[in-house]
Amino acid sequence: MTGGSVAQEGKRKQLLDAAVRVFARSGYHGSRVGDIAAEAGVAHGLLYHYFSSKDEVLETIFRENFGELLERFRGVEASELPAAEKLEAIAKILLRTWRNDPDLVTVMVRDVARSPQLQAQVDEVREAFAIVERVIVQGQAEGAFRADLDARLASWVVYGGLEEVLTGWVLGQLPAGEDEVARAERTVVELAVRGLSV
Amino acid sequence: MTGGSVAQEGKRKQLLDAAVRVFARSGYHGSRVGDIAAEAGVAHGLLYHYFSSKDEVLETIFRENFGELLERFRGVEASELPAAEKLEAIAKILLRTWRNDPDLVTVMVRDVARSPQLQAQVDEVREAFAIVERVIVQGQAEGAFRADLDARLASWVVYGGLEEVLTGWVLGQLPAGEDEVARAERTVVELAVRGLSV
Amino acid sequence: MTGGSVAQEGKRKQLLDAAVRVFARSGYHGSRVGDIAAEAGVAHGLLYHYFSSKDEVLETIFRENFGELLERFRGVEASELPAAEKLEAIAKILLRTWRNDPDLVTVMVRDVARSPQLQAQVDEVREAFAIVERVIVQGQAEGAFRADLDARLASWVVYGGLEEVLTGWVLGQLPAGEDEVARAERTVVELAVRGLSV
Amino acid sequence: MTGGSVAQEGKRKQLLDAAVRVFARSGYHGSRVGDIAAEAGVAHGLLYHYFSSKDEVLETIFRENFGELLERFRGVEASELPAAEKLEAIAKILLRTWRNDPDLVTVMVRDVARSPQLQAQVDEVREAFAIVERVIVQGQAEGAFRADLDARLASWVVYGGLEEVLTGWVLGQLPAGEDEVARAERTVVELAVRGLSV
DNA sequence: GATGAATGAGATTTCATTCAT
DNA sequence: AATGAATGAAATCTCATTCAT
Repeated sequence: MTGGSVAQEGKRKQLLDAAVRVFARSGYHGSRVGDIAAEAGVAHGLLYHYFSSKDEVLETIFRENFGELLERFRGVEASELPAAEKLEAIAKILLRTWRNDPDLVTVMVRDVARSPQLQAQVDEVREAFAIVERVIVQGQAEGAFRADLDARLASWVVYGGLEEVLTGWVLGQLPAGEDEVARAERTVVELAVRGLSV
Repeated sequence: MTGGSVAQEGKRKQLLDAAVRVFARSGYHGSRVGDIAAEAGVAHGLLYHYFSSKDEVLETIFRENFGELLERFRGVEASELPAAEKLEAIAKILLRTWRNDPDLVTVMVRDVARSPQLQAQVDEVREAFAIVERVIVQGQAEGAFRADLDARLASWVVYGGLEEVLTGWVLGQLPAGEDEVARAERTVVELAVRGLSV
Repeated sequence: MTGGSVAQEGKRKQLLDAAVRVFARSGYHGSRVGDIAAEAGVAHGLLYHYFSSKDEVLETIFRENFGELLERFRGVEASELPAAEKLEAIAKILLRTWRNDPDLVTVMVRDVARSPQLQAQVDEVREAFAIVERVIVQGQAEGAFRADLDARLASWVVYGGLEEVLTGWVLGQLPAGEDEVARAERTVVELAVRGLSV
Repeated sequence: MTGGSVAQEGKRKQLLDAAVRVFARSGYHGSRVGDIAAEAGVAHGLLYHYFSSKDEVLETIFRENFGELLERFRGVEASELPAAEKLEAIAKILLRTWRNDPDLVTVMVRDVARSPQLQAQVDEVREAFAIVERVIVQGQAEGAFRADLDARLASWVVYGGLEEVLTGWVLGQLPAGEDEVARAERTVVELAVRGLSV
């Protein structure tokens, strides 16, 4: 017996979780491989058993977490909801999912989001933007959203608004309690939907 | 005789300008002090005559340039314009920095924003947000903007929308020609103002 | 199988021994970390696995070796010998370190003694002086040594005489063969004991 | 008119005095050329107008000060005094002269005395030792000092005793008031003379 | 004489990565 | 799988010295 499934994938998961905490605390460049291993309670050589480099750890964090988010975005897009409600659903997913794990949000916003290096990442983030864009186009086709606004650009503006709120929470500069999160959802959605509406 | 205006401005300016170009090209962590000096055409030791560390170079770039931006924001706030037009003016100032100095915007968006904890940065950016927030409050007082939206939160959303557009340009994922910049101004302003309006 | 005793003792010991040789040859400031590593036959990075800095290497050399000396001084103090013989024993211990490990003595005399402010050093050397002082006081109590001399001061003078002889050997300005060492013992002890005697 | 003699040699003297203070405070290797210039209140480039290197500054400090001391030792040696009194005179010169300038003593004892590099220095210090040695030989010839002790070795022991007392004062570990200095003179002389006496 | 900007060799230290055990 | 000693490329920073003004 080699233990249950937790032990099976144990060390790899421990390392990944530790990396999120360490990156959140010190930033990617400010974190050493040894810090991650120490936080995970293993020898640092072990990290190279599971990952080929420090870089791949960050990439893995991104891939395994952003992919899930993307899946849910796709679900929203595929649904029968009107555009405005799809936008609302997306906003809620983004703001709520990440509230579950502030450290992960910190890493995503600070370290991953603007690294132009990771190609897989760029592709996946691009897809998230594309979904928002298509929802806006849908709204324009339905006659609910103004057709004279560039949907592409609008998707960036909306996404940026969402991300900045997350950043505000991450930096501790916006109140991030339960109520505030609910209010933030309304505010962003109201702003976006009314801004886009005919 | 001390040569042309470049020499006039001095090596400090040359180093700062070179640093912006080098950071824009390779990122802060991907740039070596020697690269900056080489780009400036001076010995690397000279950098330490003017700055105490590589880090201080980045901080100086931020401080000297964001400070200027902030000055202009303050000018807008102090003007007699209605809130919507103030918002428009701020958006224009911010977005036009891109065409003005793309390298600088790249560094600001990619490197400064992710930098560990430049306290000066936090303070000054906070002030920029505060200006937007006060303009929104003014609009609410004038009855032009909806009073039921949290001005604080709204300011983050608006600012985030603007910053994300800059990011799109920096990452080469949004078209960034003259026309597109003009269109982006309109789009963001329309979205924000109509989103905020009664 | 892990090889002979050199390998047994480990790289840390190798580095420390190499440092003594290198410091003796070129002086602390004239030696580079890379020289020590090369002399030890390891990569220079390894030095930082065992010590936090070049400085700590010197401090460790001092601590681990002077500590041993001090132990032996304490043994002498604790013995039942009359004061004059204790002084003689201490002188022999100190002077014989030269033939035992000339490089070590060189480093101690030339580099440690001039080092900025190794606090450990100050404390331990102080203790060595204190032992000599207590032995003198004992001699005064026994009526063998003159009571009108300040024991504290006398301990410095005696210790200084010993150290200067070591310095003469280190600088190559006093002959340092087997015979000369034996003669030096007698000379210093004669001088000190007769000088102190009633 | 270019001012009086003080102004004439003004800056050079200022630099030398400043160097003594700075070296005393931080040690030779811990002091930067810029520190010396700052302490002297001049630009650091000026140091190179008067001295060819940082090293030459230290050498100059030694030469200009130790030479004076040596002159006085020579005077004592040339006098008609008996050996014991010559020894006493030398001890007084050493302990008193240096008490006039604690910083200078600090530098001499800590930075100069054990640098095997400066050849001029080695020669002059050697001469000082030689004087003490010849005085001891004289005492032996006069029948006052024991002939069975090695005069060379004895001179080092005596000189070392003196230097160590200076070191104790420099390090602040021996009380260094007016009275203590007088007592130290007696102690050292008593020890040495009685130790050497028949 | 005097200044201080400019130079650049050189040194310490860091840390991702490898690998023998 | 797991460890952590060992490696060594690479980077920042220091500072004595030079030199144009």
